[in-house]
Amino acid sequence: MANDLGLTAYAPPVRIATWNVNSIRQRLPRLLALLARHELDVVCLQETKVADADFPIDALLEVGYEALSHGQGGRNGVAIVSRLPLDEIARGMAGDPVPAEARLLAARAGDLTIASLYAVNGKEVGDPAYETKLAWYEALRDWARASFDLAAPVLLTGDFNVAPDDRDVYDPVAWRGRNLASEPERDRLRDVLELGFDDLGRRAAGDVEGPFSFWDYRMGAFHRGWGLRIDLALGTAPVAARLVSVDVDREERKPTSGEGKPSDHAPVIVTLRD
DNA sequence: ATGTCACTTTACAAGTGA
Repeated sequence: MANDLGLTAYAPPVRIATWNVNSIRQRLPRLLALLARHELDVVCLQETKVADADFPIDALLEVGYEALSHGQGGRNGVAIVSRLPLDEIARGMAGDPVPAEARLLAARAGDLTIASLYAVNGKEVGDPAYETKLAWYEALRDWARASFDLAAPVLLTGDFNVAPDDRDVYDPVAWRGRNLASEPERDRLRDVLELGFDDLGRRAAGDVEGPFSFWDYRMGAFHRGWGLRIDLALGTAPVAARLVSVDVDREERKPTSGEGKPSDHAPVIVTLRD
């Protein structure tokens, strides 16, 4: 989108991806290939598993992207990579029950406010970590309500570690009540949506199964189709109004489709009209 | 429910988390 001067600095981002990379160190070659393959404007990353000083900012700069990292050594960690200038808005959130864990980063890119988030996994229903997950979601709701003008273009994207409903699980009967699909966590996610967000992946797909974005490494889950849709993009009304498509790059989940091994998550790509 | 992967540690194997 060029203006009269032929400049593109104010063009809004139109191709935005979210990807749980399960270690940026292991996945950097695949990330670079992904940026080029889809001509992405912005990518939100989760489970980078590096401290900020070890984030590969130079390798990204070389291919025309700047990056913000909110990381910690070894675990968790989120980042935003963009070929538009980024203005940092938030690093972590008030009221986080696990403030030492790097799970949330928000920035402005063009006219869009974008958050990269990595929800608490919860381990299993009944585990103390599950209660932490519910509390984390309540903090997310309160933070989002306090932080954003929900009439403005805002996109919350990342690994939510919740499959919103039974269409988002390969075997709803087997998964009923289990962590990632249980009703209390679905209720907490719904509370976030009810602030004024739309689940763009569901809106784009309609009333069908999936499309899944995560397959466990074990048991040949990808090959067997044992997937979940837990990587989400939640947009306010101005974003939803610009929605063109939401696509899962399933090729990226295959061992053969790039350098090194795949993440257990596939990238989810949101395309907007400019 | 767990057939893998990535990380860490006082490191050449085992535990943790997902």
